[in-house]
Amino acid sequence: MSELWPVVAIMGPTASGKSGLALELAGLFKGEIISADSAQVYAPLEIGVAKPSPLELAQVVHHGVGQLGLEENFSLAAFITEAQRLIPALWRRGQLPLVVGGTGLYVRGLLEGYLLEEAPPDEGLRASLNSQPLELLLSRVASLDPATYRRLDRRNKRRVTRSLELILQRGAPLVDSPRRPPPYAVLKLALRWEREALYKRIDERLEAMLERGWLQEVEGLVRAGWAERLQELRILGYPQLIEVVLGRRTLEEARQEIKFATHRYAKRQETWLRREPGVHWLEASDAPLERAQSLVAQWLESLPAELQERRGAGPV
RNA sequence: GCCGGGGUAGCUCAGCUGGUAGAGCAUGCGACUGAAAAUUGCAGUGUCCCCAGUUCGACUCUGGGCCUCGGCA
Repeated sequence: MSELWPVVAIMGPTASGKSGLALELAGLFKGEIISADSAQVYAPLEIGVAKPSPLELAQVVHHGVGQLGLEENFSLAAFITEAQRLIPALWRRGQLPLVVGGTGLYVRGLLEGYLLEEAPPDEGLRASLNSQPLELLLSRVASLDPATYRRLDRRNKRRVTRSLELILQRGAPLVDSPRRPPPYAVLKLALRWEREALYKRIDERLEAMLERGWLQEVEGLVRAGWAERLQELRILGYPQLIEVVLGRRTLEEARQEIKFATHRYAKRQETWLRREPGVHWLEASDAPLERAQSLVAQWLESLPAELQERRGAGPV
């Protein structure tokens, strides 16, 4: 029996319309959505993370949206573990698994079959490491785990800290994760926009989020005592709006900063995506839904018969 | 109208006791197998407001003009 499971991945920069496309495809092909998004997992974050609406959540089953409290930590390993469990389960129930999200590392980690040990972060340890100078962290990594030291980006304190945290936690050197052959038959779709048009969409979406009460949402979070935690998580826009709530910055300043930060984010996502192999690009200006629909239909037909049979209820 | 500040990169500004200029942000390109909406590297860009003068040489000094901000009228 084959170990291969089918999955559709929908990628693209922020504000490119991934969620909408995924909803449509889920409706057309009887699918469920597995969210590959490191910010939408948090239940208390709503407007600013562009979470699907309650109606949309009711129409299509979403996994990985709003299932953590702010006191919890999400991670690549946790995402992969959960998605690996879900994909076969969905297919057996006759549902098409749609992995949707802008966190490129998560999608790649899943599809390339990274094998990572779960290592829940230790807040106390993390805090103490964060307060130490980079040089010290580096020398500790160098003595505990020379191999990791060599491959690490040594200018990047965040990475150095996280590696040391993992080394200390497991009490042994990290292995560059072994990889098993990708266990999925994947159709990768990605949405592409002209840069200028995408930035415009981002800006308009920000205005819409503010109109819907994003600032009030942040006020509530600050009142509930989450300011520090949110500064730490650095989820786009939240730190800037917290500054507004605390009166250290005007809304106008924050609005501009958030726009720029989101542009940069979108650009980084595109840089990442360009190196992703086997992507079918959908031009946003060229009927992306229709193209996606026909690509998915063709791809489903091309799957081995044994896989199709395994799909409980069969294609719609 | 008078007094004062200012006109330098797309934006905000620094700078040169005279030798044609720079930072942050923006923008572009990149890295990234463990917090990734994070973190991080690299790059380009200029009639230095205009005209004249002094000078071997002016973005820098002098004179005039234009524009702008603030105060007083």
